[in-house]
Amino acid sequence: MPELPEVETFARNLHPALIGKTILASELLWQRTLASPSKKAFTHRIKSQRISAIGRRAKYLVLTLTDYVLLMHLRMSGDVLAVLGGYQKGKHDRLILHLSEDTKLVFSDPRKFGRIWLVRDPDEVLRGLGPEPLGDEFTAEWLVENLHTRSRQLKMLLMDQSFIAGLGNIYTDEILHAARLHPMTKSDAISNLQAGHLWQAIRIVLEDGIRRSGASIDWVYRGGDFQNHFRVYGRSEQPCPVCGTAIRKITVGQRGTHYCPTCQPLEA
DNA sequence: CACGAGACCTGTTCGC
DNA sequence: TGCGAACAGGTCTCGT
Repeated sequence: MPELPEVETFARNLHPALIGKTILASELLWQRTLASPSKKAFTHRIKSQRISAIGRRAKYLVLTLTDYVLLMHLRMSGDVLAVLGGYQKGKHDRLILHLSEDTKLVFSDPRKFGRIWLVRDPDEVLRGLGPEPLGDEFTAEWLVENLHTRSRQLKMLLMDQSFIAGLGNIYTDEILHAARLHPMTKSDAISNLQAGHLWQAIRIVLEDGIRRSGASIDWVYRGGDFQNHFRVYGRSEQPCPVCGTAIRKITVGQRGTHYCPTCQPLEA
């Protein structure tokens, strides 16, 4: 479910309810949700840890504790909520952390794809991720150079977390439409000018997503408004807002892919 | 190296 | 109305 803007929204929203609180106990309700360490070590280590910061790296939520870092990846259907006061367990709750001041941090995940790590060094998990698309490291020059070091379909490359970290299926489709590039364009076939447009589109679309608190679709994520501003995602057969051509849906890298055949032609 | 298929999972929606 | 198929925001691993 969540891509960079949704996870960023989670981090911002959870901040006030969690900062400074202490973890008193943990309840792991689905074993596989805990990627590392063992349940026994996790239960022992997390106890008495104080939450000093909450942030985001790529699609990971990063909670800095006294001696450890707690990483959460929501994958397709994960949800995290901070509850003050009484709490009625939900059907899909996978991990509940009982905090001080009668607060609970609940990780809920219907599809059970989400994962949680408790580590000394977050790099154990985050190593291998590409640059943050909204960070200083990610420049237009960097993008131009690196697009040309391989020959991949643009959509697949943008979704490769080791290339750029944080883009998923929705934002990639929106970005490629904004950049007027066909999703199957080979990365080494695009011009410097096109790469510049792509760089701008990445920044603009992600910032727009964050400003609108992410996109809410189906029953999973709620609270965002970006779904009302999609230009191509989920709009197959509907008119392109730029030129009126019917949006087409194809499969690229086994993912549903939406694009405008007029605005995003595949150049030979 | 690049890409497709299959796994991991459950819930919702679509088509007959 | 009912029921199976298809599909869903992600990532990993294996085979070609």
